Amino acid sequence: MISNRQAKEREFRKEQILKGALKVFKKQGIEKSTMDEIAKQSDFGKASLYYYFSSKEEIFIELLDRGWKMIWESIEPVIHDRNHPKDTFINTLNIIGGLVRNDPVLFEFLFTAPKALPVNLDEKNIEWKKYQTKMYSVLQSLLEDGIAKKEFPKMRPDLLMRAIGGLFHGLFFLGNEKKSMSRETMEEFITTFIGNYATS
Amino acid sequence: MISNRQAKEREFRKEQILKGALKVFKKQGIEKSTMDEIAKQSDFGKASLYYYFSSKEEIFIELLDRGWKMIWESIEPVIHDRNHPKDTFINTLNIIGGLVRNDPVLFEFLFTAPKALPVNLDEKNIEWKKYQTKMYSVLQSLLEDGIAKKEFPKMRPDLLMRAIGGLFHGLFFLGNEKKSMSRETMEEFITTFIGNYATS
DNA sequence: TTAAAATTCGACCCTTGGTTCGAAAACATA
DNA sequence: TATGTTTTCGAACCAAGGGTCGAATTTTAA
Repeated sequence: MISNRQAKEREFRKEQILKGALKVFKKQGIEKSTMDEIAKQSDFGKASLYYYFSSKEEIFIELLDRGWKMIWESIEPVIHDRNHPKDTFINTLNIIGGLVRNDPVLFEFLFTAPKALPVNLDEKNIEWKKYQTKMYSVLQSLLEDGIAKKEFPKMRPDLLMRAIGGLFHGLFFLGNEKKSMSRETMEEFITTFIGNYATS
Repeated sequence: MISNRQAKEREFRKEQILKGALKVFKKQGIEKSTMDEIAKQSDFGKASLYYYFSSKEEIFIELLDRGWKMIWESIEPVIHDRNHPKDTFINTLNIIGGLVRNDPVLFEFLFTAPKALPVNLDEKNIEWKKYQTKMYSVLQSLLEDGIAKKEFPKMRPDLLMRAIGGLFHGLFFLGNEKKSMSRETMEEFITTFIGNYATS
């Protein structure tokens, strides 16, 4: 029987471990993140990690799950307004930008790890993938609507999506300087790229 | 004493190994590329690899060296024309785009590996870094000139550089479809982004 | 033809790192 | 205090993978 407080403490310890994993990721990159190091960072014995997670992979999957879920829940209230595609699109990017600014390391992980992990399709690592897919597809359909309404330049939406994705990534994650990208600057770049059409 | 032909054959074998390494990189990613696998792919015994390279790292460093040198030599004839920054800039990107189209895997490696490798500064792994740095700094100064001449939108050149870098990367390397990015499409995107000012 | 040089590679070594075991400690409950 | 339950972790296990050794094979050149 697990009391309420016990459950909370358990959750708390899981979070400590996840934080530790993220610290290690920051220093070493995902491939070189070892269980020993994660244990050290989170102040547990290595064996104890296995009391909370069944494998190293599960730790990182759980980071992805929680992270992408958080992103989705942050943008969900805004992203469904289909009346002004461009505004909605930019608002959404701004929300995400805010999140990134708030925890760059986590987001570097969220945007990087998927490529680094062996994507066992069919398996249970799909949880985060669901949110990611949803986000991308809504964003892309916003782009489509925007193009139709001439709020965006006429281009293949999928390519436009990739380009903007790349641009976003470039602004936030490339380069050495750690100064956080301001909302204004980001908005300026996106708008310039997307085209300076009428702002509703 | 090494005869001329011997030297050529030696070089040929090194190339075989490098090609093998790239194949493995394509399938497994850089971290999971094992010497055993590289040996298998290039039809040598694992031990033989050490006759040609002193370590696994050296193999990848050499790929970087050769690759970045090749890039630099391809763009060098064009990149120094300072009269029409925008044209020069776009020409350069087009050249690189052509190279990428020609060997996507190699370029995915060239653009990816630097982040994945433990950048032992001071060490001899600087060779490729020299070319990379030169390229980025020339491109960025083109951007500066272009901004001054109002051929580009007025933005912080370093950020503009990062944004374009990201966009380029997005167009060529993001997404699943392997259809190669056409010169026209790429040019269209870059121009749209950079702004449709007078084309000289 | 033959001795030296160049090349190849199977077998082995050794470290790293993920995972498991089992016993102890801490905690809860009665 | 006694008994079960939860948590912790040192020690050991084991597979993977980078790197070395030395002997065999092939090539070169006299």
